[in-house]
This record gives sequence, structure tokens and C-alpha cells, in this order.
Amino acid sequence: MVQKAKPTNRAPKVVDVARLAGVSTATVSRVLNDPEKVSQNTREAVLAAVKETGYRINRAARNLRTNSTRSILALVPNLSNPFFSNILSGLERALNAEDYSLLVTDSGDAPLTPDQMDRLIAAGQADGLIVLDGSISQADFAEVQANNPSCPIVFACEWVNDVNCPSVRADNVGGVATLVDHLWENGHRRFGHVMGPTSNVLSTVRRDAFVTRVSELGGETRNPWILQGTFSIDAGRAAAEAISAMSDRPTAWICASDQIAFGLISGLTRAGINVPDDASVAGFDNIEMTEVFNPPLTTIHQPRNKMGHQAAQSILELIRGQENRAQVHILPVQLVNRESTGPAPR
Amino acid sequence: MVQKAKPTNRAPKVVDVARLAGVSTATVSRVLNDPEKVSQNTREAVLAAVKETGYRINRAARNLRTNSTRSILALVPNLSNPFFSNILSGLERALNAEDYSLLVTDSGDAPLTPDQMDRLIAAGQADGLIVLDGSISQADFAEVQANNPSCPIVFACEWVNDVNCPSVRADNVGGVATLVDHLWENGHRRFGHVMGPTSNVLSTVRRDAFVTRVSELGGETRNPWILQGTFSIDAGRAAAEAISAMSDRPTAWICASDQIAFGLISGLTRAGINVPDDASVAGFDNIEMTEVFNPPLTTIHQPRNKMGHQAAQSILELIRGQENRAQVHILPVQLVNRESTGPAPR
DNA sequence: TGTTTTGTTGTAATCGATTACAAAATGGTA
DNA sequence: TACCATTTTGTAATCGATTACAACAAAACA
Repeated sequence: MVQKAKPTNRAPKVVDVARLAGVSTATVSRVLNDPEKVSQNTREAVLAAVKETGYRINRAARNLRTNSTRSILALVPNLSNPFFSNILSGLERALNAEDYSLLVTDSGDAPLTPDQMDRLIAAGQADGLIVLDGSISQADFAEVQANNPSCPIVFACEWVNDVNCPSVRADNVGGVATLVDHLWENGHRRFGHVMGPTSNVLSTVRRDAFVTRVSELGGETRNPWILQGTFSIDAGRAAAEAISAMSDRPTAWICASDQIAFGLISGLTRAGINVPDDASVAGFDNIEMTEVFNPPLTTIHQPRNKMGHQAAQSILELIRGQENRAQVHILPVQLVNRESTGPAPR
Repeated sequence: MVQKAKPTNRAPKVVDVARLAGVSTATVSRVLNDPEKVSQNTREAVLAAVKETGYRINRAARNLRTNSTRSILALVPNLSNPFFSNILSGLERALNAEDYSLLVTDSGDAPLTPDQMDRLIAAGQADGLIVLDGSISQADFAEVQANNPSCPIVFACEWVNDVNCPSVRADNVGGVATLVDHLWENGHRRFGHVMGPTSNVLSTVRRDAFVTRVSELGGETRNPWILQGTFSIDAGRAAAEAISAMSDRPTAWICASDQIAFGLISGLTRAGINVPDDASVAGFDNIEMTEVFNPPLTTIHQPRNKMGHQAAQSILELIRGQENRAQVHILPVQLVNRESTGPAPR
């Protein structure tokens, strides 16, 4: 019977394996990295020696020599946001499957400065960067890219305009249009929108899609019916206050996130405006809680795990030189029709 | 005026800095790691050279030489769970402040095998491990610890019993007792509990605390009133079905997590049992959504960020040899009294 | 002034894997 | 058998920082 890795005092290295297998370190290394380059016999001998010694590669040494780290750094605006953690989850699994690991940095809701980003990149802790933060200005980002021309970067979910990086995102335009259509079919003709922060691409893209679709259908919206805020519950509540003070208001509200919708509905209800009887409210994201919220929220489902997965694929292909720098992956979304929307009041 | 780092084709190394400053590489390294060991003059010269060359340390080389990585690996059962991401957030910030970075591994809700854990640890990618997963069996964990006696490990939030590692957790017993007391004061005398998975420490600790406190007060609970499940919304819904089929049931329910409570309330409502008029329901965790849920959820607030922060401190101290291996940090919790609980129906 | 102590700096070995290049073994063919 | 092509293996340099040790200089002391 084969012995379990014997308790050595020192961690075994390639030389130990090589000695035991009666080959050179080069051969051991080859067995581990390019098995086909080695004859079957020696390969088996080496693998046996690896098992017997309990050898585990020293990453630092390999990283130094190969000038790579087999890890990817994700830049997240706010880790405590469940939306991001879902994407990270998909990301992490896809990376792990390829023997890459995931480093996470929380930029703390304040967009990173170019200098901070340079430092993160130059730290040489990662082979690539996945940016989940769309609040970075185009100029700042261009600077970072210019300073680090060889650093593979992929955007996931959010992105920065006019930057030459692969990007993975949901079909935001289609999603918003679907919501408008859904409300339109329910007889609504006057539409309002609660945006995220104006500094964020998603906010503006969704707002524009909203305005476009409403006008295509011939519906009505007005500037004061488009409220700005953040993607948070609190922003939704604040919007509710503003709305309840309006003398003349839309019957249908589309929110830029589910959290906004929660706050909005909560606030409207408190103000005596019943959802969906007096006003319909739709969200965006389909986070887990939408289902048990009262009323269950009509929203757009984003394939979060898939987005993480695709982002992982893209960055790996970029690292391997197979990905087109300008590739934009737009993943389809789906309307989830629940009970926060209904027929327009007459 | 000082030039910005000039665009070299090759990343500058210590030798480049040394040459420019007219000193040896040893001196450069000393300036960067032990500034006091170097005279003021040379120190300034070196720092100037660092700035001029735009030198950034190569971590792989340093890691190899010092046999450390300045990064910490967090083992998370499920990244998409908002509860964990909040802790990670606190963790990441505290680590970053000390120039450590955070690696994340999602064990995918299936507890890791000892072998998988060994591999993660031995990969030498991290100087320490923060375990957020309490579903690992005591035997498995003991094995891992025996195999890696020198690896600093800290538990956060969840933990494994009878293991000699620092642990950071909320006051689960106190929290549950507070909930029971709160319901008791509202006139409830018959109590039920919806647990998490039995394999999880938190589940059993909370369940035991529940049983203990109810009996201390002289209240009533029975085995069939203690339902098992997972920490999920779905489990709460399933519990609601079971409950609505009971002929004789408690008036007060304490759930092991907010998510369970959401599912439970949603299910009870659907079954025609009104919360809080017909039954009171309390959660545990105080996740963000509790506030806008309808009815707003009475729950126990856990200091999630603080837990992450404390876990970071503990692991750093452990790495530096200052932390007591058996230290248990129990952070205080708070009752958040909202509207899902009320007077017992008569 | 000579001797010791203290403080500062440099030389060169070292961490552990990968890989260019060369050498050896193998197989195929005339 | 001799020759060439191909496959397999080994030798030793290399990645870039840290640090033990030694050397030197400056300060303190007798």
C-alpha cells in the first residue's frame, strides 16, 4: 500500500521529487506543466514521486519565473451590495475551474483615482482586472489604460464609455423597453423614472432607454418625472416623498434598481398611494428578495451568474491573446411579471 | 519640476533604483522595509530614485524570498448571500489598511473536504485563512489543522466547535434570548422556531438558546414546533406550509435568519394567517431589506462590518504571533423592533 | 593617539520553480 | 550498418527581491 505523504519537516520541492523519481528538475516541471512533452514511463514515475512526497508547487517561485500570478483582481464598488456578490460568485467559480483565483477590492463607493488603480495593477498581484465599477470617468480610465497598456481589463455589468476593453453586460436597453411595453399594454400612458446616480453609466443608459421607448410608443414623460438618486432603498424612499408631493403625476414608475423600487413602494404606501392600484412600480435586477416583497416586484431579471462566468471567460481569453479587445457581450434579460404592476387606474 | 516616471520599456527593479541612487540593492531594500536602519541622507536619495524610476516592488520576488504573501484567503460558503458579502466588505477594508489583500473562495454551499482545504492552504497563496463556513465537521477540520499546524486560521461569524482557533461571532445566545423576551413581554406564551440546516453551528446554537430561554421563562414549545430547513427564503415558505397545516400552533415564531422570516411571512400570509395579528414572526441578522419588507421585520442586528473588521485584526495578530489561539470575540447584538411582532392574539 | 563601540553600507548567497539550449536516446530508412 | 529525424531528457541560467555576513566609517572612550 502506498504511504501517505510522510511528515517531513521541510516542504518538498521539485528537487526532492526529481531525486526520488530519478530524473532532473526540468523533467518534473515538464510533467507538471506539459505532460505530453514527456514519455509515459517517466511521467508515471514522476507523478508517483509527487504523490509520495506530497509535493505542492510553490506559487511565489512560479510566479516570479513565469511573471504571472494566475489570479484576477475584481474591482467592486461596494461588496455589501448583493447584486455584485452574485456576479462575483459566478466569476469565482469560472476562474477556479481554470485554476485561477479571485482577488477582491472594494472601492468603497468612491470611484478609484487613476493613481490608486495604477498601484493596484502595478502591484503585480494579478494577471488581469475585472472592473465592476462604472463610475470611473472616461478620462481617468484612459489614463490608467495608457499607463498600463499590457494589463488585460474586462468590464462586467457596468462599464466606462469609449474605452477599448471587452465588456460583459445585460441588455439594459432591451430590459427597460420591455418594462415600458409591459406597462403600456396595461394601459399606462404617463411614465416616470427613478434613476441611479448620474455618474453611473447604467443610470444614464437606462434613463435614455426609458425616454426613447416612451416617446416611440407615444407615451408621456416629463423632466420632473425623472428623479435622480442612488441605487439604494433610501433613494427610493426619498423619491416617494417627492412624488407624493406632485399634483400631477404618472401612473407608472420604472426604477433603475430593485432596491430603489423597494424604497419607492414602501414610501408610496406610507403616503397612502397604493401599489399597484394607484400606481404601478417596476424594478430592475430581480434580486432574490423581489419574490417575497409585498407586493412581489415586477422586474427585469439579469443573468448575474452568467455575467460573472462570461467575464471570467473573456479575461482568460484576453490573457491568452484570443479575445477581441473591443468585444461587447450583451446578455439577454427577461421580464418577470409579478404584482407591483397592474392596469392603469382610470 | 520633477519628471513623472519616465516611460521605460522594462519595469524598473531594485538594481535600477540602486544604480540611480548610487547605493547597493541591499540599501534600497532596507530603505523600503526598515527605513530606520539607513542614514537620513541615503534614505532620501533612495526615495528620490524610487520616485524618479517609478519603481514598484515585484511581489512574486518578495513573496518567494520572504516566504509570505501579504494576502488572506476567505472561505465563504456562498458568496451570493448578502450576509456574507457584508462581512467581506469589513474584512477587505481592514486588511487593505494594513497592506494585505483579500482572496475569496466560494465553497459553493457544499462543505469543503479536508483535501480541498489542504490544497487551498498549501497553495501558499495566503498567509492565513478566514473561515466563514461553519458546516465543516469537527473531525474534518481537526485533520486540516493537524496537516497545517502553522497556518493561521480565524473563524468569522460561523465556527467549528472544539477547534483551537480565534473566533469572531455575534452574541447568538443573547440575541435569541432577547427575541424570546421581547415576544414574552408582548404576551406570547407558545413559541415556535424555524432552524437553519442542522449541520450548521449557528442553527444549533440558536435553537438551543431558543429552547433554553423559553423554558427559563416558563413558556411552551414542543418538538414539532421546531422546524428544520436551510437559511433560505424557500425554507421559510416550506415552513409556512407545515405550520398552516398544524391544528394547534404557537403564536410566536423566531426564525434563524431574516430570509427564513421573509419566506415564512410570505407563506403564512398566503395561507390566510396574518402577521402580526394572528402570529408574530421575528428574524435574525437585520439584513438591509428587513426595513422595507411588509410588514417591516422585527429582528436582531448583527454588527457585520465590525465582525469583518475584528476578524481581520485577529488574523493579523495571529500572523504576528500576538493573538491568543483560543480567543473568542463575541460581539454584542441589538433588538430591532419593527412591525412583524405584536401582542399575542387572545 | 590607539582602541573599542556603534552605525552604515556592500557583496553575494538565497528563495524554488521554469526553460533555452544542448545532449542523448530512439526510431525510421536506405 | 550507417545516417538522419524525432523525441526525450538534463544542465545551468534565470526571474527580482531579501538578508547574513563582512567591511568600513564614525563616534566614543581611555
